[in-house]
Amino acid sequence: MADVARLAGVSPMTVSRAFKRDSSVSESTRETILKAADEIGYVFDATASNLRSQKTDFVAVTIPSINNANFAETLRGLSEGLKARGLQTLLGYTDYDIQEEERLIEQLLRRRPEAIVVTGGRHTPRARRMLQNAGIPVVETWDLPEVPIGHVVGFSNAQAVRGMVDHFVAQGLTRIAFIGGDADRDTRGSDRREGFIAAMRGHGLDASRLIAAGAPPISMREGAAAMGRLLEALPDTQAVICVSDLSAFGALTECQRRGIAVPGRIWIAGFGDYEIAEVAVPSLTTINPFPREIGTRTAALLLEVMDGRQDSPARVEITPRLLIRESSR
Amino acid sequence: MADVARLAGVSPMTVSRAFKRDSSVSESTRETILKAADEIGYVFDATASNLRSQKTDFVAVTIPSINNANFAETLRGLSEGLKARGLQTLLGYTDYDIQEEERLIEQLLRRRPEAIVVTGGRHTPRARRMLQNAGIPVVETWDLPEVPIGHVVGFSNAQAVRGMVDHFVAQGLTRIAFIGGDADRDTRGSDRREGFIAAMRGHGLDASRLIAAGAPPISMREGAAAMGRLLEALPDTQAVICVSDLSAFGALTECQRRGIAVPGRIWIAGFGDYEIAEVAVPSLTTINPFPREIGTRTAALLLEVMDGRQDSPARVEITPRLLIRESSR
DNA sequence: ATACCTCTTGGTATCGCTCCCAAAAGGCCG
DNA sequence: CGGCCTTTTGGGAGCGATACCAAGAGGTAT
Repeated sequence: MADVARLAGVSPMTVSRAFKRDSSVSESTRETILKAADEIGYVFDATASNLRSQKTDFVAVTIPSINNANFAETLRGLSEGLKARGLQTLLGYTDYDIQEEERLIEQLLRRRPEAIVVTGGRHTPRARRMLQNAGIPVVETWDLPEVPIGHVVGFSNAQAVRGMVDHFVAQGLTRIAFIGGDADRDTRGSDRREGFIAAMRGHGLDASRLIAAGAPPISMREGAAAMGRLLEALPDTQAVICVSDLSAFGALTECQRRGIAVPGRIWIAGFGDYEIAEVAVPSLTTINPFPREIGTRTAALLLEVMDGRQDSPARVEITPRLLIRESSR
Repeated sequence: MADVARLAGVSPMTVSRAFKRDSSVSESTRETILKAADEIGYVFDATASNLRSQKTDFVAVTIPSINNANFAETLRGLSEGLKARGLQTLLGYTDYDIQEEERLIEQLLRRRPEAIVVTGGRHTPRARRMLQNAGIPVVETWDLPEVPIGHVVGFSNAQAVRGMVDHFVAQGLTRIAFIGGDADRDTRGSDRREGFIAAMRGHGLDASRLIAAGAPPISMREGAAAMGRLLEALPDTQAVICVSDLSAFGALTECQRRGIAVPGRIWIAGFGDYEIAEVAVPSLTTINPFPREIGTRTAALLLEVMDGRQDSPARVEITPRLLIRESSR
């Protein structure tokens, strides 16, 4: 910066100002400075700037996976909302693992974000403590944790699945199965399974048709394999609710390979309203959790909180929508 | 850090060392310090550390989209390879837009990464200049640019599609179409289209059956719509090569909805070997570009270069594999 | 012509950590 | 017990930007 100042014939302080948006530098001076900077290939050093100003202008975000259309939509809504205020997004992914999440959160907090958004409401004790003590706004998304750390923008996975069960039961089906991952690695996935069990019991139905398909998130292939096992173990099953559209599609293909009619012989539903649910033949009944809206609402909430508004809601609840498609009618 | 030092009864310098891996602090002192730090909720400040040491221990990576299984695999291979050496990955996505890429590269370089990995070989002139002048290793991936900036780990999209055309022609097909995006936003996509045209001409065949399906990356829905238009405009088409497996799957579903046999009446192929290509019924002929390997090879190359090895290859070429599946036999 | 205001520019100290150098502490030997 | 080595600890300066304060330049009103 000193070099640029020398070349432009001004003080370093003025160069510093020229690189900020709304600072008091005459337009001609700014142009001279930016040209000089470009000439010697100067690149602004955000590290030093952040240290001195104690501001970083970015928000840390953790998502379980970088290969998921739903989380991508949430991130898009979030980062667009933040960009409008000059805030950047610093992204990390946890691989659906709360141990990995703990490591990631620590790394992110070391960079002193202005706020942090995490996906999910279950964390290691140390991660919770770090978030609580960080002294910045915290938003948990895609969930409605019972004891939130800070703010929440999410929905009830269990309740959404209940709506799906109700739909099947209303159609007169009783032998309904659930395909999901094993273990509780993906907490949203296990919440959905719990919701399934509770809803079935609420209807006085057998809730034991549970197929564990592997480590979450389960893939199309795993969905197909699980459907194969289900068809062999419990051939009288009438309907299957899958933890995600991807596994539901896998289940559908397994039926197709075996010549089993969907719908007709078996009904299938997924979760997430991924593109494939609409495009598949037959199209898949699913639940749209409005991932984009989770992102935009989170961004709006964060901007409010960072502006110091005291009356911001602690909890924003999104209502997922059940989409009945060809695979269940 | 001074507070931690006071509480632990040591100097700040010793606290600093306790937070590093291989520094000379006695194990007992380190424990005392870490306990003290935990007690007062101290979080290490990476900003100050980076500034003073002029090291950041992270590598910047740009990918076109955070919702793509192929790029996710490359990123996974890359970040695992780097993690082994204590390097973190700082991720940004460009939305397939080289203007956005330019902005992103500038933001990333401001944080002083130790190296930068970009997806693709086409950039704005200013982005090229910034990369050249950054004074750090640069790797372009997923492409084989004619004039690379630094190192390259990629493959020829055009040549890969040529192999696909050869396969169809060898089966006696001549009326072959290509479904892709419009414009050159996604350079890998347009390279594939160019490869298709060149290969068809090389066989003396008509290369004009080109369907533009919208802004890249094109979706399943857009693939389906494009197939609809193709079937109406050029009903005698025998085979369709799609720019990606997702659009190929969309095209397949459109045929299924219209009762057109795949294969039989029409052959379909995609690109990328996404999971859906294997699971779909019929499974889709596609090309596996070994995205994971692109990532691991990039990581290995970077570690070599950062160790100061002079004999590292400037260019690592990956050979994609053609996978003949049910949709074309 | 002077007072007064706004707009633009400059100088100094400092953000929190670590490099570099120096020195104390501990261990081993004759 | 002193000498010599290795291991562990401490002190001062500085990384590259900006907050804060101060002052010069230019314009307007009286």
